This record gives sequence, structure tokens and C-alpha cells, in this order.
Amino acid sequence: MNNPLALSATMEDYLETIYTLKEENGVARVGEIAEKLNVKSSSVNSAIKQLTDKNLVVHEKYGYVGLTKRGDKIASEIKDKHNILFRFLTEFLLLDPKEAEKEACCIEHSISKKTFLRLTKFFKFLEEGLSTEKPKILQLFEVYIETGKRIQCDCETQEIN
Amino acid sequence: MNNPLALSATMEDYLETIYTLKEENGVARVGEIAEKLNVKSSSVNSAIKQLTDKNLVVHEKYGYVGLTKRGDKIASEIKDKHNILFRFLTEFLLLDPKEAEKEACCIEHSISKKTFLRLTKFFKFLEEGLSTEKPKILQLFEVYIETGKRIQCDCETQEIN
DNA sequence: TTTAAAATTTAGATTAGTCTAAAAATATAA
DNA sequence: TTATATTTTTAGACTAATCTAAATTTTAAA
Repeated sequence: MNNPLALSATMEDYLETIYTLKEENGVARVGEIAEKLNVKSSSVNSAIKQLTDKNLVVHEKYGYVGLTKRGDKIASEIKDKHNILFRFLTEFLLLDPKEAEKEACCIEHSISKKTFLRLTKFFKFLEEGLSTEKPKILQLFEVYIETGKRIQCDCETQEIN
Repeated sequence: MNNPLALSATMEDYLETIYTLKEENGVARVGEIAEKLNVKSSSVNSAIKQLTDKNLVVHEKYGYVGLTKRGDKIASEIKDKHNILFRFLTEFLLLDPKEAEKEACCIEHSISKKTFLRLTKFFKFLEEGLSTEKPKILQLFEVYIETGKRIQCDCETQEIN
């Protein structure tokens, strides 16, 4: 019943961290991964072992940690989920970026591909709006969050052209 | 560093399931909890032991499983998160209810109180709109999901009154 | 009321993910 | 280049959550 290819949230975090470190520093090392994830190097080691067995990570003893093609693909998908969630939390729910960052980290392992795609589509939809400013409804929501008051606007009731 | 009162997603699921069973049947029994969560009764047993130690659950041997006041409060908060996520996924992202249900189950353990409150506020905001129909932007998004086309509407650019 | 069936509990094994402590390898500095 | 410091690896313990199998208790039926 359970997909044997499915990764635990923990393993996804390892992949994502390796991916991020490679983006930031060009390479990823055991100690850095440990630091980012707030675990000990020995934990990183055993995770790497598992991910290597799954053909997602490459690693020669005492050397850099890398991603296979498959590992890289999975990592970037997780990263994409993270990013769209971050956008949603900051641009839409107007949460503090620091909080939103932590929150996205957490939720990224729970959302399905479909939800990810829908959220992505939503932002694409917003961006394809002619105007350069935010849609009225989000502007109103911002005011509502700050003041608790709902300014009226006829865009709510008017017909679609 | 880590909050000792924090519950694992697993323990939250147990609380929530007990809560739901009590809603549905008036009482909750070990076997029903096991069935809902797709685990064995022995697993339920050890979970109950832990939750009892934390003063969240009451249970006398071979009897019904109940929630303490604190347990009930926590369970209802989880349920609230679940419900608001379900609404977001179905009403806003227009996902299939069955999928949305599963997804909400998953995400409910990851979102913070703040995110929950913001989402709640967002729906309250929508409901306080004068019109009885959905806000224009969501109507447009629905069309966009179905057709890939973005119908123009001047509500995007007009001034707030 | 005794017996059979169903539900619950206990005991003990297993797995994933973590840790500590010690050993091994690599990098750095004198 | 040798000694020291840092990093990585290994070995083995621990915890949370699960399972199986067996024992116990409760429920229902004969």
C-alpha cells in the first residue's frame, strides 16, 4: 500500500539541504549539512548512507556530498514547494518573512503535487493580470488585517466582462 | 529548546480521532480508533498510555476512551486547523474534496496558530463582503483553472473607494 | 450459566532517526 | 614534515511508533 519510493520528511530535508548548500557554496559537506539541520554529523552520515542506497546522493568517504540526477530533481521539487508556500504565506497571508520561512519548511513535506500546482497557477493567474499593482481583493485584505475594517469596493459585485 | 508540551503529529492524530469518534458516536473505543488510523489496537494502547500521562486522555481498562478538558481543547484546535485548510483547498484552490480531505489531514499538523488565524481571517473577510456571490477574483480564477484563459475585469485596476 | 467470539491488553521485536563517544582520516600550522 | 586541530566515520545506545503473537477481559449466544 505504501509507496516504497516515498521519502520521509526527514530524508527530504537532507536532500533539500544538500541542494541549498550546493547553490550557496558550490559544494556540500557533512558538517555543514549537520549545522543547517541542527543534528550531529553522525546523523548526517547515516542519512547519507540511506540516500546513497536509493541512488539519490553520491558521496565518497571524507569528501563532498553530491546529488544524483534523480536526487537533484527531487530536491528541486521540494524547493519549489517551499518557495510557493513562502510566497503564499508572505504575499497573501502577509506573515512575517522569518516565520513564513520556518512555516514553509514544515508544510513543504505535506503538500501534494496537485496543491503545489494549483498554488503555482494562482500566482501565475495574478501575474497575468494587466495591472502592475496587487489585485484589489488583496489590497482590501491588507487593510482588513491592519484595521479590521472592510472597505467597500464594487469590484466584488460587478459582472465579469 | 524544544517545547516539552508539544505533541507529535502522531499524537495529534490520536487526539483528533478520539474527538471525531465522540462527535460521531458519542463514545470512542480502542478498536475504532485503530480502524480510523489504520493501525493495530496495540498501537492505540501505547498511544493512550502516553496521552494519559500527559493528562490529555482518560481511559479505564477495557472501557471507553475519553478526553480531558485540556485534551478536548487541543483536539478541537487541530480540528479547526483541519477545517480551515479544507475550506482553503476546496473553496479557493478548487481541489477535489476527497483529496482536500487527505491533504488537510496532513498539513494540519504543520501550520502554526498564526497561519491558522490568518486563514480564518481571510474567510471572515470574504464573508463580510457585501455581495452574496464569490469575489470576482475567485470567479476569474475558476475560469482560469478551467480554460487557462484570464478574462479581463477592471476590478483589478480600479481605485479603492 | 457456561462457552465461544470479539475486543483489549501485555510482552517483546522491529524500524527510523537521533545521540554520544571513540576511532580514523584529513587539513592546518609550527 | 611532524604535531595539532578539525572533520568525518564507526559503533553502539536510546526513543518513538509501529507490529505480531499471546494472554486477558468483556460481550453475546447457546
